[in-house]
Amino acid sequence: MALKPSSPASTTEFPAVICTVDVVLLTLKDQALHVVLVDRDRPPFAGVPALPGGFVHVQEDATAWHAAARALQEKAGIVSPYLEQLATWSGAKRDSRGWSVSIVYYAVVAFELLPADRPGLRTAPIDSLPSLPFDHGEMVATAVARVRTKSQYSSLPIYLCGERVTLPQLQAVYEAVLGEPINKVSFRRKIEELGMLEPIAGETTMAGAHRPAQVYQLRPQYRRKLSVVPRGINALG
Amino acid sequence: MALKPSSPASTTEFPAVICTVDVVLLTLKDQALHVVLVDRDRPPFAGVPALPGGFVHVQEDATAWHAAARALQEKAGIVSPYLEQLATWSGAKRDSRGWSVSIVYYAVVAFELLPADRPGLRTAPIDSLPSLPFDHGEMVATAVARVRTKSQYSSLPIYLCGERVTLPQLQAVYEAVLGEPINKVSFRRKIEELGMLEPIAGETTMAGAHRPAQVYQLRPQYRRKLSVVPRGINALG
DNA sequence: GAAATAGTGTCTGTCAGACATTATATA
DNA sequence: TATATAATGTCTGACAGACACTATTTC
Repeated sequence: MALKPSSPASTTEFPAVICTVDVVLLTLKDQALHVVLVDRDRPPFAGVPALPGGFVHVQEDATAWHAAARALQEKAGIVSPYLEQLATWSGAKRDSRGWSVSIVYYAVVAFELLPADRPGLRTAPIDSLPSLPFDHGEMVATAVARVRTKSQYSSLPIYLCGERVTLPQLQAVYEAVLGEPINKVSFRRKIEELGMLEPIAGETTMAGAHRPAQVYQLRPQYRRKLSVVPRGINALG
Repeated sequence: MALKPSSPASTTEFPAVICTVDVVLLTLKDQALHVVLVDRDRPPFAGVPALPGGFVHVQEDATAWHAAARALQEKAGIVSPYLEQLATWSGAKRDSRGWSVSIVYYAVVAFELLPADRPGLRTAPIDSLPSLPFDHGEMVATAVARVRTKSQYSSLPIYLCGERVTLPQLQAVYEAVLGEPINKVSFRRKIEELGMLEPIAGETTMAGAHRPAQVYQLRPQYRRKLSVVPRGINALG
């Protein structure tokens, strides 16, 4: 049990662990959840689409969260307003280079905020993912489950929308995330209870031969913080 | 961006990260949640009570979960039936020895399963914790919050009980964990719905001058798996 | 006015919690 | 029989979901 105090981890008795971060960045495209993938720029799996991520840079990153934010910026060109830790995958077998740890974060972002034509960047629908390297498939599945759970009782899906949104639009977003229809009256009651939106006075969409919808915007105090309700938007029990 | 393929992490461009695990082991003593602490056996903070944990041993531990289970066994002498990942703490500042990662697990265990008189092992009530080294205080707070949340809709608190339990006993455990009284009728409805317990035919406690309580045991299929209900034991909203 | 979607009023079934009642032990 | 706790029956208020109705636009 060596490792001298105040020295970096010895590579003799405790060989260095490979420490990386990965980000499951989810977005909504064609009314379906998609995950953002980037082509890996080095082996293993060079050129293969994978989650944006990379090594922790101990000189540069104050914490793994900062490493994840940096990876998201460098690999996908995105600064997400919401970036939260998901879980950590680790072990001897998951990476051919050695015993490795990946601290995984997830983010949700409006499709319009993604860079338009960035080489090597793509989105894949979560219902028909390509085979992903390492345990990235499992990470995506875990992130989707987390986002679905959180969406049942919080304002999380608002980050999938643009700055301004109508209630019918927002309901369609919730339904796409949760994967099932929501009662309109109940939905509006919950959004009211969440209290995160405010109507933009006088502003309505005129999107067809019917009554226009009121346009809302996110209240400033919820731009980076979720609002939650105790009993959930009961799309399912 | 060095790091040659299929070689261990270079210590030049990416200095080794210190990779540890910690375990927040919670138990119930005198009807109050306690956390298990062990005296640290080396610097920094040698001799100070802290969470059981230690370095990942890359030769020995298949994953961080296995490292946590091993730490729990070695430091606290416990094999917990429930050991789940909580979150990961990381950063340059949290450990004086360098940039470090701690993958934290939490476990809940009946007080009777703790070793009786193990030197350096103690429990501390979570309401009046001593000052803990590193960010262990934050880890305990996060674990307690997680256990409270999970207890609202799952059978998690059953792991705080012995093999055989009565419903009044179990209700007292839930109340201790959640920190507030629960309606008796609602509680029994939820336990029924969870379906994890079966009555032991004919077996009752005779603990005083009153009607005895039926003794139950955990159904085998829930010995290592939680049972959950959709809408929760509504102690709070 | 017809059509289409936005938005609201109201009823009902479900469920959590309150309260009351019955059951069973000891003293 | 008194007392204490276990266990259950029943009522009620809150709330989610269903349904119907009104509102407002274009054609």
